Amino acid sequence: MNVPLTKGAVEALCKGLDVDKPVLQLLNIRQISNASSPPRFRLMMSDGQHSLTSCLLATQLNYLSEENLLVPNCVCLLKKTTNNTLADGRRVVVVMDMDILKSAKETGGKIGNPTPYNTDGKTSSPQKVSSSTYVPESPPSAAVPGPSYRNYSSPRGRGGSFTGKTPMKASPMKASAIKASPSKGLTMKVSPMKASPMKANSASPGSSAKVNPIASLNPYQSKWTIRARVTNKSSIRTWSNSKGEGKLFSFEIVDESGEIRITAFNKEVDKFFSLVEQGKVYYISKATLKPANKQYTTLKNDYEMTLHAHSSIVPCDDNQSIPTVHCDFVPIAELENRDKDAIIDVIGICKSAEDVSRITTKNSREVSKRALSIIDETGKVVTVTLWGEEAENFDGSTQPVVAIKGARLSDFGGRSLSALFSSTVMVNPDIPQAFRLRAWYDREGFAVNSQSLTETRSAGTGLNMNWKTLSDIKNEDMGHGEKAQYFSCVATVLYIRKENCLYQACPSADCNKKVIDQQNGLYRCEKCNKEFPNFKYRLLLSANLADFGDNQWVTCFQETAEALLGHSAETLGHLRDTDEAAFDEVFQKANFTTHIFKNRVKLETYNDESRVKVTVMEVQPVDHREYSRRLLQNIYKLAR
DNA sequence: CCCCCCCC
Repeated sequence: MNVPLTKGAVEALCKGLDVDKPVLQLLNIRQISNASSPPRFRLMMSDGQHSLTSCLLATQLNYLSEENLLVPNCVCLLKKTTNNTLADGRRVVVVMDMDILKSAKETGGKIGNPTPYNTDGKTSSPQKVSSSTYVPESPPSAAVPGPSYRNYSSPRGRGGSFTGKTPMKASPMKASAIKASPSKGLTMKVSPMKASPMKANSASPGSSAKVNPIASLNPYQSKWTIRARVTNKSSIRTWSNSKGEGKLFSFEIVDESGEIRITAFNKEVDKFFSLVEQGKVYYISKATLKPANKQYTTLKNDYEMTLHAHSSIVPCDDNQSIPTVHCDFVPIAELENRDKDAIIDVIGICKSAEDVSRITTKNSREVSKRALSIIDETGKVVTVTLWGEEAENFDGSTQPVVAIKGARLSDFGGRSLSALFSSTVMVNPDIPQAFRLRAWYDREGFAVNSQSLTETRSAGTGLNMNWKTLSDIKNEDMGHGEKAQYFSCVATVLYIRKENCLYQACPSADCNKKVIDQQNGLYRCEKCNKEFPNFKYRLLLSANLADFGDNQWVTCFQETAEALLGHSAETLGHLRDTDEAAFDEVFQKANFTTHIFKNRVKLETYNDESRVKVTVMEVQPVDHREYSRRLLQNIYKLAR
């Protein structure tokens, strides 16, 4: 089948008009001779009547030529083009996106007898531009969909963080707060608005200068202005090496077409550092483009920008169409299936956070670090490490939502994450995913029996559990060594001793010593050497636990006893004194319940008599799946 | 013109 070329398209393109997806034939393609990478390809396109020589292929399409798909005589659908003005005033059409409709072989040769179109606008027989296949400048938004953003899957920021620029929220968002102000999360744009493409002549400060897409920029043209949002701004850094010394900062910007990194040195640092703000939109022009060193960046751009003395950065108020930071959050459970060193975006609730600490790197540099445990709706937890100022300033006390764009996946401890210099760490960001997570966590997530992908020495859950059956305690002579041993088991409560389970303890905050009732309304603590008018109840339970192979007496102190009985020591003390039947019922109800017990086992000698003492350190609920897993493990163990 | 991405 013959594909008709879009007559008149070359003239329209030369006049700088928007043409909606013209079909053109490639007559010639050649590489512009230059030493630097990546190569640029110049195209000669034909609409069958005229040929267009001032046409460049955007570098992201270079593969079409390199893979020998884009060869003379093939017929192309130009899905997106942009007009640029070169330094000498010539206009150039840059092909941003295209499909090859017919191969050169299928086409068989040149279609028609096109003549070169005069770029000064004069032509011997001007074509009436009447085809319905192009639309004039400033089309209705719906007619021309905005530039695709589909490849913008994991852009990476640099250095700075939202936490440093916008004040951290003092308290986590609550589900009720979301209901109270639904617009807050819902109006947030995390992905670009597709219905509002950049207008060719949209307002720019004091001129009718055209706004160019970032993806169209290259080192061979200098007259351009871009309009873009700052997505990541670094702090000022100094360097000193054999080549000299100085200071710099860099930032990343994004528009609908793509992203690029901009670096300012020395005088430009003084000039622009405070002007450039995270999240804001600017018109930027007159900066130097140079090939990006791919070794140091994963930004999707072959070039990067350096500011110089004549560079211009002007704030832009009308920023509705400029995309904000876009994240592709990977569910935490999914991290198990991702490759080591993958750069991913993640969001979770900070369940807990280490204190900040100072470490010395291999290169003997000192740096602060802080590890966080984050959890998401998958119920999985992963450890993520923050560095430097980010580690120092982080406050996990309110269990905030933490979103990290561009974290690196490591296989340490199984799976863990690390923030990079290029990561963006956001605390309680105003995005729908954060509101959803907050609501989930406050409603149910806080209570889920979570499993961590990161195995650590101290973690109480997950992979590092030293699972044992109760018979192992005797069979393996557990606790006989110098140090206490720790193990976890799934067991069922057979019996809890009611007698002497409660005692009257010293009311001082840090003292749990049993007090002596002076029978005069006062209670004496020997340890504090003080008398008090009151006491607090403490629990000290003896319980008999059983699994399929053995049973074992264990001791539960306050917290674990409260977890096992489901009531506070205070409540139980009151019940015992006022309602013995209710008190008994608490113990009845606890019987034959099954839990995960994390225990300490140690041989203890008392009155010349040695016996193994098991103390319960943690009581956790057990779900059916976990129970079955344990059961299976134990069956395998018996079979060995 | 920088380019450090770290530690257990």
